Amino acid sequence: MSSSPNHTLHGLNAPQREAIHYMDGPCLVLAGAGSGKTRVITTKIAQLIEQYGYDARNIAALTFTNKAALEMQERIAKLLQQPKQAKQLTVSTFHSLGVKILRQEAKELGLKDRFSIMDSDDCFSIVQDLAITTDKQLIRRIQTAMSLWKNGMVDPDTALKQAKDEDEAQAARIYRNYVATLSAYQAVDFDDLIRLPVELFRNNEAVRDKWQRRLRYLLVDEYQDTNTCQYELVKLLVTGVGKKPMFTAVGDDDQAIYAWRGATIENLKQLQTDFPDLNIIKLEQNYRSSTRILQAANAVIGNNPKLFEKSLWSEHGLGDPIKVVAMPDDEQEAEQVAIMLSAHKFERRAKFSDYAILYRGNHQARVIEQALRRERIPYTISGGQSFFDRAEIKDIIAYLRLIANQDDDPAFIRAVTTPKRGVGQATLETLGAFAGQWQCSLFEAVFKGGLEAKLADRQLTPLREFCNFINNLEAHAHREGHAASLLDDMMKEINYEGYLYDAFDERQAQGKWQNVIDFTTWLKEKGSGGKDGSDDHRSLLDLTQMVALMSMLEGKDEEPDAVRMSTLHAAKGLEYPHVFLVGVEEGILPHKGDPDAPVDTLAARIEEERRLMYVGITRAQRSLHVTWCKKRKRAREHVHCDVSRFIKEMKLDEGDAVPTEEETITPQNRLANLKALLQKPKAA
DNA sequence: CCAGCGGCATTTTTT
DNA sequence: ATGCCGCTGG
Repeated sequence: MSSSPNHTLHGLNAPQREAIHYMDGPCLVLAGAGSGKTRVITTKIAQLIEQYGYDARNIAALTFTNKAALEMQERIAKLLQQPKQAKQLTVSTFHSLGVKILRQEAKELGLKDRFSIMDSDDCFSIVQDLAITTDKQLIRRIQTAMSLWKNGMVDPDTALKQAKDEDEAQAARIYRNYVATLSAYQAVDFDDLIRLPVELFRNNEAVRDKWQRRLRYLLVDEYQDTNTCQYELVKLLVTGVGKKPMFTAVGDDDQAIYAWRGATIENLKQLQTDFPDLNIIKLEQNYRSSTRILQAANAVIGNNPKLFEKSLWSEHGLGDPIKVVAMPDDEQEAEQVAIMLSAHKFERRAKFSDYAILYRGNHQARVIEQALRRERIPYTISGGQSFFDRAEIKDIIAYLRLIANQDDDPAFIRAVTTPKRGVGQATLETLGAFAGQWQCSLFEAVFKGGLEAKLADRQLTPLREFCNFINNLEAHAHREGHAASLLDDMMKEINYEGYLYDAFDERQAQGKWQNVIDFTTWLKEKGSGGKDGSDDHRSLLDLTQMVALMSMLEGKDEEPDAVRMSTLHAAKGLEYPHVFLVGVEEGILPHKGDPDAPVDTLAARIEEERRLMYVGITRAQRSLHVTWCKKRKRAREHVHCDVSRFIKEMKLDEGDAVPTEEETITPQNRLANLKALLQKPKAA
């Protein structure tokens, strides 16, 4: 390997090299599963800096998750001769970039730069108030509808006009109020983080120009997952008069599995229309899986109408036969999988961490977990609730949000009621009505004249005390150098620990308090490590806004040798030597959709399910086991299940064993079967 | 009327 | 396991 700057190009195939070196304009890289797409993006960025003379500050790479962004940045740093340059890059999620833009351009949008970011729980409460209902399902539906409208850049008026029935019209009216409410709170939701920059860039040439000069080369990862709004942002960032659009989008239409949250593969077609000189490069060589696995994957996805002809191939051998096993029911499936996995691991001298068990829905994890425990197989479940979504963490964040933005009513309500300080539902309702009358925030209303007439001293006093307390904290944050002392003061003052031990049992309280300590420690680290200590207020705000975008980012202290359990959605982008794909039945995969869901078409839904199957198959490097159940415990009854159409679509041949029911393992014949499994000669 | 308990269903997920 | 709805008893 040479030590020239080009050593990073070593071992790339021809289309990969082309994708990296193509600098004449817009470029779309159709990267099949396992074809080295991340390598292309990271290498291209390194090349932009080292070969093409780009300043790292002028390059942006957009991803969908913090994890992906972080990983990408780390990989780029390793490729660069001066790894420090990687820090200058904008490698972030769409949403983080949105925050950055909004923060800097808030004034242009009539937003204070200390705006709050509402999470979906806050938004839920807002909708709950606006819709005057307690029907959680209805609220969810309205929330989803509003999110899809925002992501599709449909404004409330248009939504109302297009409403097909009274329910939709109702949702559209709530949507209108919701937008107004957020604006009153000086708050934005996650969707706004993309939508507002788009609106700004559309309406303000100068600002748009500024950002175009700032971000001169754009790379977009997982392009097939972009929604209308995100694509619009990309377009606005790269399209300028007399300027060549410079970007590389990387994606795979066969792995588009997020249509249900607004992503649209229309964006892939649209790219060709909007950029007629788009250079399309296909990466079809797969470096991940055996040929047999790829054949099955290709066969399945071949049933979908294709946007771009694409066929994966591999230099790896044929590999192990794919095993499809029918199970009597879901409990036995779980047990069989556990046993098969054990045997397989023993036989291959593999590690537990070489295995993944993938399923369609989270609830399927339950039985499997139990079986793995019985078999003493260590496992980790991917996903799970995020650290930042825990109630105790949100409580603390509410205080920080309120200190930063006193108009943030949801934060006010949460903070003022947790811990309890004599402000209850009735007081808040009166205060809310009063604030509504004066068109001001709850916080402001507390000090407005006339409130005395509405509230008894007994109610008013704790409110005023609370607000004074927040004001003191704010002054403190302004005065002091760091967020650290503020946090300590605050925690002591509100006696959060005492509250926890009061409201929960010993064990729970202990865990929660530890979480709070971890969180504040983490916050302090981040806070003191900040760049400009000039305005501390800022840095506190920085932290709260950053935290709002955090989900599962964290020093996962994993790496114990454990089997990975994951939904198919969460497994995208990952790979495992050995994969068990379970519950492959009609109704599960493909999943039977809601009968009264907003139906696009049945075909479209099946196609997305098929892509999900494709994603599942292509996670496997060396071996793939697919199981399905003849019966499944549904509520109280065992209901009959049919094998998934996708299994037939894999077009498996003789080499792929399909044991009958008699061959399945019961506790009684387990030992014999274990031996049989171990002795079964393996192909190749 | 509200609280507490018991029975029942349960897509996918990020920011 | 969890959360949600509905029913019952105080």
